[in-house]
Amino acid sequence: MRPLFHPAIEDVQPAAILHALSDPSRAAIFARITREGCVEACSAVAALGDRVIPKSSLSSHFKVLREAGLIRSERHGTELRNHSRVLEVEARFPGLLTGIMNAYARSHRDESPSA
Amino acid sequence: MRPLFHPAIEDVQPAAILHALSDPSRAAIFARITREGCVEACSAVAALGDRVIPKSSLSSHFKVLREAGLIRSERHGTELRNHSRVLEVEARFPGLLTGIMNAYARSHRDESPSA
DNA sequence: CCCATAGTTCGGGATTTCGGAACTAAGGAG
DNA sequence: CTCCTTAGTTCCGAAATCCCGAACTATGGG
Repeated sequence: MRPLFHPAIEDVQPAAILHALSDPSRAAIFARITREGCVEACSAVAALGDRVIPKSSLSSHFKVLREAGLIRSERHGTELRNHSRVLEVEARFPGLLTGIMNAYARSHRDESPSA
Repeated sequence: MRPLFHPAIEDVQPAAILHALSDPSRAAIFARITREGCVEACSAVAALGDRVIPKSSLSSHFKVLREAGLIRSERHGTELRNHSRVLEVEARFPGLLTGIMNAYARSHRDESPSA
């Protein structure tokens, strides 16, 4: 099993971050990891909202987030633990992630008018 | 010739913006339109940095930017004039575009160490 | 009318994404 | 150890996207 590649923070590219977060599922996963500090991968996230995401897709979503530099994954036994790199990324690109996550939060608010 | 569709600002989606700007060429085009206030399309932008972008590709880049709500295009005779919708978008999603454009600016700075 | 310029559309090859099925790794239970 | 179960990964073919040359359309002269 491969050793899980993580880019150094100075190699993180805005284009890769935007691409990773341009997918709503990935953005939701990242939001959750960031909010909860640490989240086990696939099974724990399988039901994000309504959509059931097959685990092969989840696996590649995590890979995209990881290789974009947004999360850090460690293997613990059979499962993955994912941590958000939000602080590192914010330090390098101030305002980027907050702007993006706020935008998603706003648009979710808009389309579900608080019940 | 189709009448150029522009989404209303309240229909603009973060995912579409991120997707549009996750392409470095489009991000550069958008940066330029925003910086210069108004830019004629394809031919005027054909040589962005080094890469020569064929005009069919440019045409679709402009379309992506337009449909994401980032620019507004008007036909004037045979050419297009493009205006940035940065203010509208910033009003709806505060910090989103500034975060993104700063991030690209920073990463460009990093990889070309000021000569 | 004819030509030139500015963009768009079309077509199809290249690349990326999606997701089911088969596979591998780690942790028990017996 | 063997068998099972759980957690993720890999593989691979179908579907969706992207890319860009070539052909086309629209506008403005001369």
